[in-house]
Amino acid sequence: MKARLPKGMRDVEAQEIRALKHMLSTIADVYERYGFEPLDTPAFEYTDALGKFLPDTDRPNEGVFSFQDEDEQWVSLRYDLTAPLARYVAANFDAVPKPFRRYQSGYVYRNEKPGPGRFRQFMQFDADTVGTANPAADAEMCMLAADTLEALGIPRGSYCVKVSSRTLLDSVLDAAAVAEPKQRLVVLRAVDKFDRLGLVGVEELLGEGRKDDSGDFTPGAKLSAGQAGKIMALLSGQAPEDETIGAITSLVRQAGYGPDRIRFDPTVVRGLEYYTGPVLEADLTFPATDENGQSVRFGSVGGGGRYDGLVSRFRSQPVPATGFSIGVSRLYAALSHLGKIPQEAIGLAPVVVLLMDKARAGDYQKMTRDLREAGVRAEMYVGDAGMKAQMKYADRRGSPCVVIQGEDERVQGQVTIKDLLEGSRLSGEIEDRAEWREGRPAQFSVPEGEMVAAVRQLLARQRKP
RNA sequence: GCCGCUGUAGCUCAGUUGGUUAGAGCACCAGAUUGUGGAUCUGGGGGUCCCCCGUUCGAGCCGGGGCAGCGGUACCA
Repeated sequence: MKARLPKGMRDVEAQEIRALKHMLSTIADVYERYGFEPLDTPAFEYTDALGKFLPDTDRPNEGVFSFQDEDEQWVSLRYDLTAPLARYVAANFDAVPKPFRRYQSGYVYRNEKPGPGRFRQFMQFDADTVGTANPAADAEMCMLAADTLEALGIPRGSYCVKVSSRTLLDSVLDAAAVAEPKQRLVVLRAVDKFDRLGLVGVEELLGEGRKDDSGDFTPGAKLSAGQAGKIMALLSGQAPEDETIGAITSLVRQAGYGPDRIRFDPTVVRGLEYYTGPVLEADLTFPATDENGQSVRFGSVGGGGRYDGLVSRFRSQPVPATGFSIGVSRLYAALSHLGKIPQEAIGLAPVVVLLMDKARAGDYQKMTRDLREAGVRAEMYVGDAGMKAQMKYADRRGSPCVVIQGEDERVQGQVTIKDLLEGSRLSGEIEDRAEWREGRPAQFSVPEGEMVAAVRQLLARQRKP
């Protein structure tokens, strides 16, 4: 039996969990301050409630993970938090205040090929306003995005919230006389790739198509030169007036958000058959290098926009809605790269009380409890190995210190406290085995009654420098 | 889905024109040191050489077919 992890899944370990917890509470603080209410919904829903991805015989699991329950009804793991929100609002429509404003975080699942930094289970953090078509709600999403990134320690200038609108793109497509729906999709996809492929790449995709470095060929929109020229003009900054974008821009400017934080960008496209009005994207703009010295771009860490069609699927009247979603896992990767994971989010390893004499486990347990009652993270060694292995264990845990009471100390009514961090520092200067072992660096003894105070003092000293 | 690369110990890899018992470094465990983490030395545990078929007296190595992983690309709510 091989212990293996399903494709696209990963284990999350202690340090990351602590940092994520800290991040999530920071984000929630901002969303709460904006007046959004928390909501939680289940990890899976009936497939038809999630939207267009119904399993069919050819591709039973395209995009989503699905299975049938005992009634043979199809259920699917949620692939975002918006579709469940739509279901919730539709089901409780008369009970919720409108506009309904909620935030929610949780894992979502996508049955897609995983890639670097892309997994099949990842965390999103959403805020949405349902039940209003007012651009003020969209403007607020932009401000929320900016404020959240700053609260997480990303300095102004290192991120940018970019806004565009599907209505603007539609009017440009109309002006260019691109009528065929499929062709319009191809054009939008090409525009979306501008930040990666540049003007030349987009132009190829508007025409016959583009062959990339891997040898894969992407068919183009086959526009005429005149049509392509109109699209390219948009990318070169010649955008037509758009009423909604004008309204949003004006609102955020009056609220004090300058173009360094929120700005119009016609290349923002996002989900194609999903968004119906304004769309936004939060990008990290600072340069970074990975462990191989290669420069990497974090790019988009969040996005959103207006999706007026989603809730109305369940109802006869239109229910406009707008939202913003943060890719928490991706943002975490970026923040840890930036060194923006605060130290207090990491946590201090426990003090280890050594089990010197198995017959006295009760005494050691009492010492451990005394430490805990004083607010010190502590544990008695609960394994079976000898002292050397216990020291090694404490070292590997990253313990600040160990508490030792063997026969020698017991007779004298004392305990020995060994500072492992200081000891580790000293070990760099010692090469001789005997000197290392017999010198017993960085340890001292105190009377039993002063053990807790001495440990706390040691921890305070370690924290200071 | 498409293109490319790679599969040998937990990890990184070596393995001669095909030759008998498949190796190294790191990691892990133990001892040297019966009460002290590091360094050093010694020893130990670990393998379906990705799988199947074929060629051959003989395959980790050659041929064919699968599978898996990685990278890119496409799609992406």
